[in-house]
Amino acid sequence: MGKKKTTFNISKIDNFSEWYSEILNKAEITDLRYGVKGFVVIRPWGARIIDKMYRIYESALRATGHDPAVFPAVIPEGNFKRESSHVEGFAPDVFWLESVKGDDKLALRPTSETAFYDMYNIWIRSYRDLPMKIYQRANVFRNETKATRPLIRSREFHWIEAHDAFATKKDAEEQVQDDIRMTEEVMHKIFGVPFLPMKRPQWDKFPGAEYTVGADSIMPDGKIIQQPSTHLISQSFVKAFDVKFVDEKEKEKTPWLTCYGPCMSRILASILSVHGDDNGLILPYTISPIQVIVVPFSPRDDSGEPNGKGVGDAVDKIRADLMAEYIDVKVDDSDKRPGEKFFFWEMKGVPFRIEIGEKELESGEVIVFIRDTKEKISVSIKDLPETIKNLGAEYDERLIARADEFFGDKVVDCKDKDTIKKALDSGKIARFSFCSAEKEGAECAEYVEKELSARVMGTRADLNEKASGKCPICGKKASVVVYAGKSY
RNA sequence: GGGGCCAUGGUCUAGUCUGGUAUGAUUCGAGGUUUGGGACUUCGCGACCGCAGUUCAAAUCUGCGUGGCCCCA
Repeated sequence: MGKKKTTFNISKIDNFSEWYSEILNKAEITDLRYGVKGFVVIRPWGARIIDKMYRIYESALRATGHDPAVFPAVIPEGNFKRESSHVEGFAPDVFWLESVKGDDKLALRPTSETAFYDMYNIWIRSYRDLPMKIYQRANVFRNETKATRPLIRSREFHWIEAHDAFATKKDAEEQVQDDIRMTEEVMHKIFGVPFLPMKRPQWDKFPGAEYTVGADSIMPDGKIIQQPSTHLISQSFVKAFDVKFVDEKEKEKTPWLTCYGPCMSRILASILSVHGDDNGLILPYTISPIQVIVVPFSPRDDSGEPNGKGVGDAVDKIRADLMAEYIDVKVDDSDKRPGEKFFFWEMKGVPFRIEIGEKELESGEVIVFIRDTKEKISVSIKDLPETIKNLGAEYDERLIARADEFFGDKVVDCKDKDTIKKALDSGKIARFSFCSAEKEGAECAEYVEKELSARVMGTRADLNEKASGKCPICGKKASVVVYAGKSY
């Protein structure tokens, strides 16, 4: 931590891996010293961001008719193993609690369908109970065998899971579309993380789903990171839990279920990575724990107290005025010199800094520093709350626009293996016509995985893209347009 | 799933090849001088990842474990 032009010697663009590790540590987002593989401590700065994310996401869910619940973290083995494809998909990753006595072993939930549906079997009796839309904020556990990475792939992560039940398949499919819309409205339009909604190929859907739509985002190193996914649960799954209801005509029917799982800790990884620069974090105004940091200068004359206390009254008023407008503000009146405070809060990603000293008191205008553009502007003290709010909105729009710009040129149209490989090697997503997203395509996807070390992400869920020509892998007639990328 | 690199005060690091109780910086605590973009100074606290082995003697050599990072499939 010597004197450097930037806070980091590491460039985000040239050496993303190291930048990422470094930033989590320096900005006090996580601490890896807990010493259990795949389990990280999330520190206050990280936890406060995640808390704001949760609130925003939960209010979006409430607004679309979801209610909260809190389910146990353990699932009895019998419930967990009721649906065969689900077992097959998740069993390898489950942590089992061996020491608990009882008929059933207990699983630490890797996801909670088998907990929710056990209760839905009881709760759902009649068509009047539908739709039932319940979510929970939860930590879930998966015994990842692949290399773990803090926030990106941990063995414990923090998400929301919404489990919805509908009377008809049509209603359920509309919910899937609604979920994608919510991802767009929250993750993209508030958090500034762009993504592509991809319908997963049959061989890559959620275990126990009829189909899965994943939101694929991209990291600065060009790797794909799967963000919230949403699933239409298969009827075999529903039947395994014997969830049924009586319709208007007194006929017994099975409901259609969906689930949606936005993962706060993983979205945070995207937020930090997409927006940050070589001076540290750049947090969206909406979710920054501190939105405005006030740094008072000490008075220049000999009459005042040190550490800016000479401007104390004015600073107190500014703080109160901002707080009255629900702006998160902190005054850094510690003994550090101003320069050190500047670097520190810039590194932490705080959007705005107000500098105030005697000069400003006289003129009635303070300096406002803007983290992303590094501009300094003059703002009259009485207009501060209003101006900060406006600047905050512009700030987030700018972050989103910048992220979109980065994301914009990532998709490259490809015709054959060579162009696909070239696109992938330069950190892009390849788009090409492909034989099939049904089971027949699995072999070609395996080729893509083995030979090109990329994952077939699926087909666009929001567009109907027409295939042309032949599959570049097997040479059969192409039926779908798929996207592929190197993946986390 | 396969391969490689690494582990020394809170953090970063020298020492490891060639075995003899550990270097420097920073942080932290106390004091002084400072405060408009990472101040200076005095004093102080603080470490060899764990277990086993070899040895008179292990941070150093060997094995196993744990954790971190990177690459490939």
